[in-house]
Amino acid sequence: MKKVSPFSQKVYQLVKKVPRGKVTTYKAIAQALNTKAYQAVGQALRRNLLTPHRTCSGAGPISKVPCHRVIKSNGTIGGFMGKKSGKAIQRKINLLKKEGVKFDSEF
DNA sequence: ATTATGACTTATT
DNA sequence: GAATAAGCCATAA
Repeated sequence: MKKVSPFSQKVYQLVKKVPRGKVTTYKAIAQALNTKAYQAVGQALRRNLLTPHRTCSGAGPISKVPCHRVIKSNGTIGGFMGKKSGKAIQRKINLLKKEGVKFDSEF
């Protein structure tokens, strides 16, 4: 089995725990972990999602991590896909957000 | 141990 | 509201 950083594991658990139709923010996750490593949270996601050689939703232990549900505290998507592909996710999140997604830490 | 990076946040301009 | 700077934390090399 692969050995991953403890931080990432927790992040995965939290993100996985996010119910459908809801979005979480890096800040919320960090606070849930009792830390302030907002960036470390995103970092863990990026690294671990790239480790199995797959962007969000693909394969591996974090395949169940709806990274697209993890957004910035500002309500923006972030930059996990705004590179070349991932427009689907961007549009999805954008719509979802516009629809009226509730923030797990706010509402 | 130290440096460098980053899917972040907040404050300031 | 957009752009810029600095800050903070964890991981990788």
